[in-house]
Amino acid sequence: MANVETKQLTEAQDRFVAAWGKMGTAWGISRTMAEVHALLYITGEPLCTDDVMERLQISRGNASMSLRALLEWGIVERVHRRGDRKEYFHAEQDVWVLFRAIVRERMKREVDPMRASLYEIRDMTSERAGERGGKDAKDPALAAHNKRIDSMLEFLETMEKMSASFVSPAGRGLQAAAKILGFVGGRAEPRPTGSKPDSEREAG
Amino acid sequence: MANVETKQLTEAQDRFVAAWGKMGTAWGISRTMAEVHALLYITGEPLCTDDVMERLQISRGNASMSLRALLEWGIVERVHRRGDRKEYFHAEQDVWVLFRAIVRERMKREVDPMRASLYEIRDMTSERAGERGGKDAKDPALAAHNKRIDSMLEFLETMEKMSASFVSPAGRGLQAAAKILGFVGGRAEPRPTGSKPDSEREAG
DNA sequence: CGTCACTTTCAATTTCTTCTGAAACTTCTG
DNA sequence: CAGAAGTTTCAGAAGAAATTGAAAGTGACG
Repeated sequence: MANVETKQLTEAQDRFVAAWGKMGTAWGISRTMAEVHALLYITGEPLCTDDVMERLQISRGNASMSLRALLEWGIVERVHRRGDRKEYFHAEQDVWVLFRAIVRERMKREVDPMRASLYEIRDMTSERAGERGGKDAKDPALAAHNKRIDSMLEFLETMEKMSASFVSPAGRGLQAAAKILGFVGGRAEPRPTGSKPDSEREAG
Repeated sequence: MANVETKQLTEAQDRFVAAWGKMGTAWGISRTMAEVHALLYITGEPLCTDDVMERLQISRGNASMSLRALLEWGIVERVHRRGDRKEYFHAEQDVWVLFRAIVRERMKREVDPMRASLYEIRDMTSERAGERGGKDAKDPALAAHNKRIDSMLEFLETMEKMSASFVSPAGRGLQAAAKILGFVGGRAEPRPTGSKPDSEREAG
């Protein structure tokens, strides 16, 4: 039967979906959301809510929520087909674009608030706040504390700047850097198995 | 009372612990573990299990588990005091060292397994596996699938190499890069609120 | 402007994690 | 070696998060 390959493919897709889902949870993304994304990525073609539901065996609500979240993250886009009222969803296919979107979102959602908190916390114990003495090296414990908060802040600022310039400007900062610095260039060491030269590239 | 400052300090520490804990959960680290680390970091001095239990209001078992996990991550170390049988714990104070340790561990725990899975998955559908035909461009869908897996793999390899050379070698790759590239250098822009001139700086 | 074809929402439920606390264990000390 | 001081383990309890499914919402089409 011609379906030997189809079966192989389906099985491989399932494994990919599972692996991606597992990784997602480790990074604070709900398993289902990661799985939905994996499915869209690995099939490569637009799927509708029902496709996702069926393939992943999840409820309509869950599928809908996950898809919307993915849209918000900017790594999946709506596709309309003429003559079909249904909405289809298509995952970004360029891994680097995907990565940039993820970094951007995570910085926005997790690092920025942390930074804001740190500013507030610093202001709680800044010399100005103690006010009365006017002096500064009053309490060495307080000074040490402030120093720790400040180095944390300085670190976050640096990360922020780096990620910003890697993620946004012309678009492909990190990728370019990786190429220039010689990190890119195909398989690490030619593994016994696959040996395809990096013929493809430049997806998006 | 001299405790005005002490109270301020304690409060600031609590806020820091809470913020850090919240961030931890977003990155797949249990809240308590993150909080314990935050406490050790922000107090700066070695604390024993009971100190942690009391300050964080958690059970002995929980404190013990969290501390051990932090040791495994390599971001907290045991300290012994002569004439005292208790074990004390001290958190790494250099933010960059901390960051490197975290990256190293996360790569090891989450990226490496993913990479391994991807290799397996690729082998499921590599040309060799289909065997019968011996040819290669047989099924275009299969080929496209393989291409996707491969670009994912290539991406992970690149990240792996970059993080490795940023994280391990002489030790301070990223930090040096940041400095050279001009990302480091104090507050981004003077925020509207805390207008305090950046008199302090240079923490670690 | 009512109906149809979908999509979204949300309270109840299920599932998964984390936390507790007491018992078991280890290791020093006299 | 018995006892004290401290640490680790783990089964069950508590809590948090994800999932369901049915009801409400949306808007295009005739």
